[in-house]
Amino acid sequence: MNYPENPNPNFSYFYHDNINPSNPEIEVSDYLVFDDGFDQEDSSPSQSMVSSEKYFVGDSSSGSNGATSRNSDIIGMTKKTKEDQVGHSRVAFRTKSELEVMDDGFKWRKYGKKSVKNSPNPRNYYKCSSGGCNVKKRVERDREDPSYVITTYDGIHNHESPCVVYYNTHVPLMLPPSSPPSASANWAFQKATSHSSSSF
DNA sequence: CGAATTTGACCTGCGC
DNA sequence: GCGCAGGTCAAATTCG
Repeated sequence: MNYPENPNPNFSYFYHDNINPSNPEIEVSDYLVFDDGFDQEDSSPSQSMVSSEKYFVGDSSSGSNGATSRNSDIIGMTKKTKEDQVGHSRVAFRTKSELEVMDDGFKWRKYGKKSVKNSPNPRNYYKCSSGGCNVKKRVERDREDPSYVITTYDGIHNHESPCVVYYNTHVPLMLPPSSPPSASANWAFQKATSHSSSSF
């Protein structure tokens, strides 16, 4: 890592650096948001997890909706978990990438690896290594298309991304003049974690 | 030598 | 209650 990572897949600078559409190796094909206060009808309220199958039910499994645009497909879903009680959001997206671990603006520490049922690929578990930040993410390869990586963010960072600091210092012109870097980052993150399910 | 990763064991929730 | 599957822990190992 020679330059700061990025906080969230929909951050503008992350888009430029890591999901650059001109780079055929990496592209975001699906983007899903799990938002508190919104109950998905077909999900069990007591269930603590959502399988990767459900993440893409509207994209690859159900015929009608799956025929729509592949990029930026968003399916709002929510799960009630213990962590929801402290303000919990989940964002999942699928990225076409050879690399399983993408720089996303934060520093992650791997704490587990688990093979999942019905998938030949293991799932990796990461925690944000920033002190006091309990954000987690899961990374696994799409079982139907191993060229895709499914990344699920769990929680909201309580600190700024190192990337924000970096760009604020080194690449200030990349950001809109009316929006300071942190504000831009926060906007994107809030958008992704709090309101996307109803507006995308 | 400290930090990060690996990996088997353990914990918890859910379905039967 | 039991078994299964997903998630987390923590000791051992690796790496810079």
